[in-house]
Amino acid sequence: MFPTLGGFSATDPSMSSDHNNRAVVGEVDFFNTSSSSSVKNQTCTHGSLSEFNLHVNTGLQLLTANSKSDQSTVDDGVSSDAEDKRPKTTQLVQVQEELQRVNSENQKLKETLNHMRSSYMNLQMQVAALMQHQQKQQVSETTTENHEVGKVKGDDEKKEGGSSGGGGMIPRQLLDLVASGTAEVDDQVSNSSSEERTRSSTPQNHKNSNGKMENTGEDLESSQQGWENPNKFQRLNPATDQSTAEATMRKARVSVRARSEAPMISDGCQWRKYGQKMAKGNPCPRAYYRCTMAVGCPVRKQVQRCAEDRTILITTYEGTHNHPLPPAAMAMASTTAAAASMLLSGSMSSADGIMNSSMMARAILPSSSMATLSASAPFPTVTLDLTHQPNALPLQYHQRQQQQQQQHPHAQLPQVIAQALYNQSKFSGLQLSQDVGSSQASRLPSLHPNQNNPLLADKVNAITNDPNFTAVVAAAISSIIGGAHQNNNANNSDANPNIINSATVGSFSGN
DNA sequence: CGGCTTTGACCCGCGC
DNA sequence: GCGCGGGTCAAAGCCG
Repeated sequence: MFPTLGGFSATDPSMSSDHNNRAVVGEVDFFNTSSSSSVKNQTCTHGSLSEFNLHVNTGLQLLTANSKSDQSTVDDGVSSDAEDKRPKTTQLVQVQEELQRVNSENQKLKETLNHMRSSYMNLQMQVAALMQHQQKQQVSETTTENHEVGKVKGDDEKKEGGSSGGGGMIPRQLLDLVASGTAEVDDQVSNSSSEERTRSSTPQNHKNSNGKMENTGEDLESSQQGWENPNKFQRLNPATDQSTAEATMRKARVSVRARSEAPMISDGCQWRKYGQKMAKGNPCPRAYYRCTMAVGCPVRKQVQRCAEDRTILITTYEGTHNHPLPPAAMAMASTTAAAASMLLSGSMSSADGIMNSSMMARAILPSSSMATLSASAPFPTVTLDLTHQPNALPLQYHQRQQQQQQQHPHAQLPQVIAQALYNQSKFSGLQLSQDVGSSQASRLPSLHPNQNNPLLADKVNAITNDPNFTAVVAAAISSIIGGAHQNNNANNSDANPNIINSATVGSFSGN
């Protein structure tokens, strides 16, 4: 997949050398696919936020352990000198107080996570209710409306996620939810009800001679048309903001630059090559692939070597999968979906959408030179540059890639994504929550430790600066972003992974 | 034989 | 209107 970063390990000296981490959360190999407790597994399987919580706990517990070791040192000193007993005892008390504070912080973190969880539950229930309402509405319209009149209109409705039928608020909210980049919601919609939507939307379905609903092919075409030919799509929907937004969504692209000798990076999906062209200004041909994991999946990708450095493979993804994805493909799909919706953030009217998108934008592009946004290109494009990762890609990378390719032929891309997120989150983990807004910040007191106790701040900073902790955060973000392609498919032991994964989104969006 | 790749043709938008 | 470039189609060939 991605260029297989192949098991990046938090214990890798190349990765940990620049961090003086104390709370060694990182004996865990966060990027090793075989690690059952790894964050990467979270990323791939969209493991739960509770796991994330667990890791936070682990970090704090380790901190606690460290503090206890300090304590034992103190004890030794006490035994050697009775005169020092009082000061040492005082120190001990202080350390214990610190521990209590840390524990309380831990509790607050848990509460915050629970709050996020419940918020998302509410959101999801609302979405489900809205979806049901929408479907009922569509069915009733289908049976009562004049087909001739409804043809064009219904076409628009379908393309807008069936959002204009009853007009008004509910469909709009739905659209906002979908467009806001919760790849999760998006995929829930397409996974769970795309078939029903197809069946229930009158215009593209015509009864055949047997009176049976028949997919004329136009249906499928129209569902893809925006991808295959955005211009056609726009012609059919000349005026509405929503359709424009959706068209933009469909045009949004995520470009990944990575060093790879292989002709194509393995990203966990199945692709079929459908074309190759010589692009202007590049001696290397550009190959066009489409996803073949499901019939009608609109996702395309272009693969081309960089003209300047032919060891760099540029893979450009476009679209969102309309089918369940294997865990190995989740990270990429999530990233592309999030990036696409991020690009849409400017055109969305919903405050939630903006909030979610900007949050995801930070998750993907947290003030890093690794990732760039290009709105000037024909298609708005996010570029993830994985070629500059220190100590990551060149030799070790290829070796690991080969090793992992043999063991897990499709398990590498998420690691790259996780790695990118990890690198980018190194300097932004806390900023993310701070940027969320004062209302949210007030619910996340533990993320602002500096104002309270300098000692505690040091301890907490020790954790939050730990690369492994940030990796956990990155993975959690990744899970949040993409959480739910596989809600029902992910092999996840968590009781309700989707809810947990998206909890933060719901919470951050003010619910 | 089915699925995939290759490759020339075709379509479309855009700039001049 | 024309040419160019990007993107897609689809027939032919290849491969397991």
